[in-house]
Amino acid sequence: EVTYSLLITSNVKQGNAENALELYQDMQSFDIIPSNFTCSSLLSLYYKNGNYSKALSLFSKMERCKIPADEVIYGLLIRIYGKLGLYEDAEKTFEEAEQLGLLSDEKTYTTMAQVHLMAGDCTKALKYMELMRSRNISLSRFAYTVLLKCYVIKGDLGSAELTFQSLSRTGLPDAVSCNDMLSMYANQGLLEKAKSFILKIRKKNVVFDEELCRTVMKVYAKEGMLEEVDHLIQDLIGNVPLGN
RNA sequence: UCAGGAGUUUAUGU
Repeated sequence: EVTYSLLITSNVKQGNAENALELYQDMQSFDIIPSNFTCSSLLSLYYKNGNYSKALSLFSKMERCKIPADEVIYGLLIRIYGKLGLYEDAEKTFEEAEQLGLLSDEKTYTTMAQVHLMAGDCTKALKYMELMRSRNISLSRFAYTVLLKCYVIKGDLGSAELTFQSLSRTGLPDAVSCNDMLSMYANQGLLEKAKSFILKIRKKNVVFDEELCRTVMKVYAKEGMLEEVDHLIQDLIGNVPLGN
């Protein structure tokens, strides 16, 4: 099992879905019972590929075979229910994990928050972030990005800015969060703020990605700053893998 | 087995 587990996990990580599934087939033909680690890798593979029904059937198989579900598995299950729009099932799963004392990881809370964000329900999402805080689970960088997203969707500028500051305190802000902030400014018509934000992040040498470039250009275009757009493109050629 | 789960979402335009 250990060997298969290792192989499957590394194949999933590298995106070799076919290899991973083949290995799993092998395991089954040898009647080797997969560990929860193997199952989580497979579940995440199904999740990524949108094979939610396979994911669910693997989960029921786990129950049948008495493979214990751990916190990671619960997290995945919550995510899968979220993708299927089964928010109540997602919440029930969360509560079940709670009952079993499987809520020690920050990721599980952020997962639940993200599921609600998918549905655009930032109030519920924030509830889980609060719950996490109330239990003294410290926020990782990633948790800050999720929290930021909550406020951006909510349109709560002040809280978003504070969260962005907290995020920045832990290191260079990432392109996705910068894009969230910038889009927020742009959508609210706060173009001056948007422009100074762009200057700020460029000064900090934030690593731009394609989406962020797009938003920056959109702001410049709205302001008629065509030369800036030119400069930006010049600067970024070679730095960013531009698709188009 | 220092082993497994995470965020921009289908654009733009008059």
